[in-house]
Amino acid sequence: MSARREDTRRRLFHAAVSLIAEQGFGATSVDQIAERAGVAKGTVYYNFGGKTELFTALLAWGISRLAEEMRAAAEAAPSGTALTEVLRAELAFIGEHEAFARLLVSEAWQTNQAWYATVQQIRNEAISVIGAVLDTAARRGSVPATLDTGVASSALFGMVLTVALDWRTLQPERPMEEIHAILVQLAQGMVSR
Amino acid sequence: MSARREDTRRRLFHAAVSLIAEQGFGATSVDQIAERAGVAKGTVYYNFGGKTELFTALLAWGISRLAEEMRAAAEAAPSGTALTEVLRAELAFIGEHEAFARLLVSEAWQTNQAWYATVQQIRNEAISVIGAVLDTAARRGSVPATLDTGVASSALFGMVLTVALDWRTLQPERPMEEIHAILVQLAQGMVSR
DNA sequence: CTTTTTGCACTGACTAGTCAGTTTAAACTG
DNA sequence: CAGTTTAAACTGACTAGTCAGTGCAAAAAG
Repeated sequence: MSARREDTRRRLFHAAVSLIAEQGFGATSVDQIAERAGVAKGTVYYNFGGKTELFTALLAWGISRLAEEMRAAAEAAPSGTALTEVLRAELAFIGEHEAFARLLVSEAWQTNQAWYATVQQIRNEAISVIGAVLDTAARRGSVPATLDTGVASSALFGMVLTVALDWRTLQPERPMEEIHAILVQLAQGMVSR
Repeated sequence: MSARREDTRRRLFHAAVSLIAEQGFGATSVDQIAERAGVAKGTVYYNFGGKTELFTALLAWGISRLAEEMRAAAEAAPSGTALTEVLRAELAFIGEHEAFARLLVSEAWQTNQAWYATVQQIRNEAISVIGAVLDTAARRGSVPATLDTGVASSALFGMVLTVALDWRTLQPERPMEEIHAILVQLAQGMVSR
């Protein structure tokens, strides 16, 4: 894999992510992707084989990034701050990869897609990182043992996703730390005994 | 508007909602919608004028329903239970109109659509119902005055949406009241002083 | 009561255009 | 030179939207 080719693939990724975030997968054409990437149409097929394969590669890239960053944040966090840091990692990822987050939300709930299972896998990996943090906290007694941590982690994940996209859409000038502080305030109340 | 025509329009609505929830707007063709509704293609154009107009009419129907049901729940609730009842109304709406909820999520975050403003309006109407409940509670002192109720209401809305779709997708056999109880438990902690 | 007319609702073949994907020969890059 | 990219033409399947024509029930005319 030459540096030149890697650069081309990165440009195609970026063009595809932004276009699909704007229009959805079905409404985005290969011609549009190639044009925005500043590349000939044939290059898409040379590098990825086709539109679906490009999108699948895109999702795979996103999977590894979001879940890994959340997991790394949980592991690096001082005891007792794991939840705070995981939520920060999710918020930061969405802030940095806004178009990818929009794309993920748009395609995540469409049930008949070829990549439906793949998208569910991303969500589940990310949610299970939150779930593991909550379970650890429950064993320490800092979270009520009666709490359904499965539902709670899905709730926390969705809360951050919604707030993050509203932040980028409606108030992009607010600093991330401000939004993070509010989320932590809400989350602490949600799960603290 | 004859009864026959009303029935046709209802069948077209239902077909369009389910197909767009499965595939997205851009990937859904008018031929598919007509076929699933058991109607000729021309009937779509006779009744709605076009694909976009059909979708816009669909969204308008959804707007009035979700926001109105949440507002009605807030107004009918005994003092102190408004938040609980509003969250129940949102959860129940999604449970009853699952396909519409999926469609809403899928199209809500695509920035370049003709109906982007319309979808944002739905979200804002629904979220502002929660915001009004929180503001009232803040004046009564049952919610910390320092809480950013704008962000908090967006967080609550997104939390319910995420949990509701996970519920319908992964554990549809669980009774709604069980999910509602968990959401109320989480929400109470989030906003109670 | 029968026949004719009216107009709403619907039909489906048709048009003009777009799309994903292929092929080619030539050009560039390291 | 091998690997990568380009530009352009092409195919066949599919798409949004159109329109002349059909079915049908209720009203009007005879």
